[in-house]
Amino acid sequence: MKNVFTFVHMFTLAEENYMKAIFHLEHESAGEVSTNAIAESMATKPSSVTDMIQKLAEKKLVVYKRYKGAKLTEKGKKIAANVIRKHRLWEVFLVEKLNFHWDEVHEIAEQLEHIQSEELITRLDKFLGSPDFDPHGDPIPDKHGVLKRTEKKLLSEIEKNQKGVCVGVRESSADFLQYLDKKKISIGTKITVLGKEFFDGSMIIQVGNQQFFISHKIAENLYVQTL
Amino acid sequence: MKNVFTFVHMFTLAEENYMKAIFHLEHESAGEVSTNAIAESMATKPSSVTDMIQKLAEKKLVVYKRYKGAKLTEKGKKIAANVIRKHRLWEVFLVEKLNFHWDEVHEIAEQLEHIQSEELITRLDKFLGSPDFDPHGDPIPDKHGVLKRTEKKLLSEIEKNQKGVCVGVRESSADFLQYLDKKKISIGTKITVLGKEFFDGSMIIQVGNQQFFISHKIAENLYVQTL
DNA sequence: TTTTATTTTTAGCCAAGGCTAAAATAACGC
DNA sequence: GCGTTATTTTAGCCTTGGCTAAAAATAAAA
Ligand SMILES: [Mn+2]
Ligand SMILES: [Mn+2]
Ligand SMILES: [Mn+2]
Ligand SMILES: [Mn+2]
Repeated sequence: MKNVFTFVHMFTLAEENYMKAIFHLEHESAGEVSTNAIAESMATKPSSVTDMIQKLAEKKLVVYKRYKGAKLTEKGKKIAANVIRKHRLWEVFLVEKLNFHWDEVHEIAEQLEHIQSEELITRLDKFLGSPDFDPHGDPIPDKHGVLKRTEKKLLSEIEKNQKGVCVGVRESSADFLQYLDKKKISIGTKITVLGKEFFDGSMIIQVGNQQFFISHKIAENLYVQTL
Repeated sequence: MKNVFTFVHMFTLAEENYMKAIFHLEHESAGEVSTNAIAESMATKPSSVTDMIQKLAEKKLVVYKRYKGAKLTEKGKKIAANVIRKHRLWEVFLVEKLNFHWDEVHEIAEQLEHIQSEELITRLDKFLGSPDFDPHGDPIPDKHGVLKRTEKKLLSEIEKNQKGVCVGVRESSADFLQYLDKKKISIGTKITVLGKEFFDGSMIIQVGNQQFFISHKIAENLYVQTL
């Protein structure tokens, strides 16, 4: 049901990116998001951030009190979730249909997520079989912006002799993803913790019939579901 | 062979759109393209056009002499052709894979044509089976920007009792395309000219087992290849 | 409770890409 | 050839979204 008379508010690329960044930061640690945190996550300057969140506040997309940081309104949250939905659906497309590797898709999806067309996303979603997760194991919000939360743990939180199946990555830099490839770890891979060093959090794990050492840095960037 | 050290010049959305518009206008009528023509085709003001073509001239993308209009350089031509290549490949994707109708895809392709990634287009092209034409019958430039020219005529140029097969549309407004649908005319449809009125250029044509009247306005917007 | 350090905001500047109004140039009609 | 008209350019202004430097507010230390 396409309604030509419904004026669909458009947002600029910059506005969408700010809302998305705030959305992610709110999920990392509850409460208001600081100006500095936004600036860092967007590789921009705090003064630029102040400027933009003031504009977003005027448009009722965030609530903002001077020196207190910003928080998305319901409307802002919906818009951000929709941008993330688009990002992740396009990532699925790039991997599943165009055979890109999971470490190559993020930059392209950063551009594709801003394409404006409800209908396009509806059809893309259908074409892809309405996937629930993107190639990095991140959940895809539904068309109302609702994210189903799954109970997943960081591999670093798992105890010796426990097993888990890899369900996602916390970081998705190409470097990290390529490391995982080299170790034959991908979404769905079963991992057993054979040993854990208290001093530095490093582990010995079993993947398939290989056993090897991983640092804490690796373990705290891999999400697993315990079995 | 991806070469990370080759700096790929990026152009802004506005620059790409100007080059594309000039490219199309050059093909409509040879020689320099006038400021006013560009302004009209882009729904902008002549003063804005002058501004931009001066910038494009500095970047050696067009040659420009005051009051003499603009003409793309080889480099400019290549960039424009590549944008058009992307536009038309995305239109094929939208119609062939997402089942959009041919009158719905242009606006979305206007956005998608600016996505920056060589690799993406290489893979998209392959995914689509390296099509030669877009859903409106327009040829898709190859990766070097070369357009294969086909000999096609406007239906209005065809004489009484000649037959032709529809190979494209000169206009692709939704209104016109929807008219063609209603008349069951699409790319590949065989059309026979049964009668032609000299006074106003209107025609009686046969399409399938239907015979009907069309105005000159219709006939001069349909490309056919005579049989 | 001061002093100091950190965070955040303000003020002022810049480039891109629009616009309008006015000036300059070219083209046309006689 | 000359005045009129149309086209094109310039000048000056605006908005968006950046930036730096300085000021203000808050937080941490002493
Ligand atoms: Mn991503
Ligand atoms: Mn992802
Ligand atoms: Mn088109
Ligand atoms: Mn087309």
